[in-house]
Amino acid sequence: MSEIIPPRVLKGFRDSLPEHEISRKHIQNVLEHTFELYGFVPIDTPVLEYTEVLLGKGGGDTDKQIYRFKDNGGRDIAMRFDLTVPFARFMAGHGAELYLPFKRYHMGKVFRGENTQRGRYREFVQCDFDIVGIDSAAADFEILLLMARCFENLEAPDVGFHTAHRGVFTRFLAKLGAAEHSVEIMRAVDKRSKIGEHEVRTLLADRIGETAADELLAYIRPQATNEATLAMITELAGGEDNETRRLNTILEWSEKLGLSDRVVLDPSITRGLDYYTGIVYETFLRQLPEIGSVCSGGRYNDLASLYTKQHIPGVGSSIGLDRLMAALEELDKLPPAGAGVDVLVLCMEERLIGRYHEIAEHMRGTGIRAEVYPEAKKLAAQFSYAEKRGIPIGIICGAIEAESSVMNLKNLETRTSDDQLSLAEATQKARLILQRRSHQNYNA
RNA sequence: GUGGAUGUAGUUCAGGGGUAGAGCACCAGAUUGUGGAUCUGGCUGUCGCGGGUUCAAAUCCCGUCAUCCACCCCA
Repeated sequence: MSEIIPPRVLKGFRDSLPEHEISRKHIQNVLEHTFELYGFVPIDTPVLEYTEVLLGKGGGDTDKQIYRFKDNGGRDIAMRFDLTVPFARFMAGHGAELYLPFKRYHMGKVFRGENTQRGRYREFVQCDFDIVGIDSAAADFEILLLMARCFENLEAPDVGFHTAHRGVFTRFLAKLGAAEHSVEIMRAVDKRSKIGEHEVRTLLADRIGETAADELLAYIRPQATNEATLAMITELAGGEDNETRRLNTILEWSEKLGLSDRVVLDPSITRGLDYYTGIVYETFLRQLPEIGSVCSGGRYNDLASLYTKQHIPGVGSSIGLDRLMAALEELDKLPPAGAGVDVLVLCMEERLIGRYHEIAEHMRGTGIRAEVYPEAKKLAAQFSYAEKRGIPIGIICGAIEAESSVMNLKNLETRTSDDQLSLAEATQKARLILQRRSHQNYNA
């Protein structure tokens, strides 16, 4: 009778199937574990905020493509488009209850009504980590170190952390007499890796003239080593100061901690966001740079000023989980989804299902994830079910075995069977196989 | 948001006005307590959706939705 409603989902929004979701959970677990190793604590904030909180008082004229609407009480509401702005509001509201320096991480969905592309969705998960309440090389470096360890622990291949310094760049622009064009300049500069130096020069020359354009190009061109690049931008910006010295310190510590193969001082990184004031970061997978940065951030020294008179400096970075997953998937480097279940108790006869649950419960009691196949289908069908689920171990117990309280344990990966085991022996054997597997995965 | 490409079986893709196809996958049997081989047989479709032109549309036209690419912005 009734019309069927097409089960469609919105452009830029996606369902996540178990295989995908298991990978995501795995990635999130690795990240959470890493953050906690460095003393970061979790927080959460609402998905919806007052529009004025997200956009500032004059919120109407921004071109941010945000989801915005009126709720049933007539409130002007918007969905968060990142986790940094809500965090600023959070700090302004809760600063007195917290302590400084405060290090938090935050994973959550954010929403942007922009056009879609691969690795670019309207709903996506960001994973932010920030250190607030301190303005120093120590914090800037810790964020960089944590970025490196996150990608290391995710076993992501060939990652490059590109860093630059907004403050030094601003000083350089002032010296160049081009400070008032900084927004357009940064946009042009950001495209260097995409459209090439020649095109950037054309864009810049229109704005600030050919001489200045050439000097700008010189500034954003990375040298053979980070030291040489730093020396070059220091000179072009008018000499050493606290900011260039801090950059130098961060590079030295990076070298000391073994990151110098991945950390690149790259003055063409500017970051479009206007709240950055110090160091900025962008992270690229070197095998897939065109998908864009998978983890970016930087230092912002007056972010919470919209909401409080208190001065709260901070530095942080944000991993784009969905983009990262899209990239790893394309590189075939997504961590294996894993079984979710360790043991399948096969069903030989339905009257024995009580016995099967007894076996499964015993194994669960020792921490083994087990499930019972619920009907006496052909064994081949049960085996192929186990294979699809990636379940590594099967327990086979028919009438004859049940009679004498034994069972056969089959290693579904090697297809070898151990017969006539007691429940305790089978459990022990299963643990052994699982231990060996996880050990292998660890080394692989 | 603007411009372009694409959309056919579970999947990868052919067919470009005249009865919708192939490989793989899947199901059944050979083989009723141990699945990766072989053979035999079989199933699978609102040709993204809606309209139009035509005797006739998967095919041509218009619209729409989605995906991908570029711009823009960024994770």
